[in-house]
Amino acid sequence: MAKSSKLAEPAAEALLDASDTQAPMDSALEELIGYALRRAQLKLFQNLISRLAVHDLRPAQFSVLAIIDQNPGLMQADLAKALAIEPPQVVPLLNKLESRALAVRVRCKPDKRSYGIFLSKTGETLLKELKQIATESDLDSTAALSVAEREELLRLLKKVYQ
Amino acid sequence: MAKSSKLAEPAAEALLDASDTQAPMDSALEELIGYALRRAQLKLFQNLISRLAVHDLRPAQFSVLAIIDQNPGLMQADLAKALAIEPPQVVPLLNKLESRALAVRVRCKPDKRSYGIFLSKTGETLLKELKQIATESDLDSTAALSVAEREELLRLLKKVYQ
DNA sequence: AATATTAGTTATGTCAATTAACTATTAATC
DNA sequence: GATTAATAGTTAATTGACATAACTAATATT
Repeated sequence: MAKSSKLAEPAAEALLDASDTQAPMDSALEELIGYALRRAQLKLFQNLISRLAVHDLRPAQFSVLAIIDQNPGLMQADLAKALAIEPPQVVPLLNKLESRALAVRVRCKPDKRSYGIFLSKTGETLLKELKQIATESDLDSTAALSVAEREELLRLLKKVYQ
Repeated sequence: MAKSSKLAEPAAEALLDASDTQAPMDSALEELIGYALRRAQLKLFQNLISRLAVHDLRPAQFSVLAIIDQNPGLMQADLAKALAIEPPQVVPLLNKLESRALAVRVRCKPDKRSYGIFLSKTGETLLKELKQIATESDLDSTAALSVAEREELLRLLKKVYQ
């Protein structure tokens, strides 16, 4: 399997400070898109993390809910693949969501080894709210951009990763 | 101290697969800049990681060299702040660079508790090469963009994080 | 029916990163 | 000017993410 670059939890690999400090400046890195991407991404991520924390959720859990919503009945292996994480990691993630009655595992009739995963009504409702929160977070973090610039940025980013 | 969102090592916090798989699609997340940023950032980061691996270096070490180069004689506390990591993490980082004779710690005359950190001649030479590598990596990862688009992307990203 | 494969889980080991505790030097206060 | 407080760097210990391997149950293969 590939080195697996998941879009999950922590975000380290020191490149440079994202927040405060008028401390040492780099400038060697300033012209690298990868560096700018990292700083911008960290900023948005931190904002989202703090907003989701109100609901005692992490970005990973939010994305799981979104994926289930978009793919109702999918199996855990699919989920692992979509998240680019290993199957064992899916277990505690789903356990948590299930314990909070946001998602359910339903035994498959044809293949009793696997589960179909679905959102509960509560999960669907919460997800709607989370989407709004995420959108607000996005706007807040990119407040320095005009609407047109925001659209252009999204377009360029998609072009890069697609 | 702030929650500290360093630009260091791992990059998890599952949002969605960046690489292969025509598996489950999200689309709920597709319009979020934060999501696009994450995927793009991960793509560029992976590329850089594999290129630096040739020199047995990680992005964090590269950025340390760049910061020292830009701020010769800085102290470890400054370095920690610039990297948005905790002082204890600086120690093994510098130990490694020093053992490879890329950087040196020099005791301060006025304050014998602290060190001034400098690049060695070898470190300076290597850094020049690393900058080229990072630039190539950048271009490679954003090959889908035109020159103008690349400049625009960098401009927008700076506007976001600055 | 015997064997191999697959879905999910549990268990184990590794490694990064934060926190706390320690050493030495310097600064502050009485 | 001696005692106390603060600072730079280090070491130690804890936590937590993540991967790998081992296990259980069910299905598929021969």
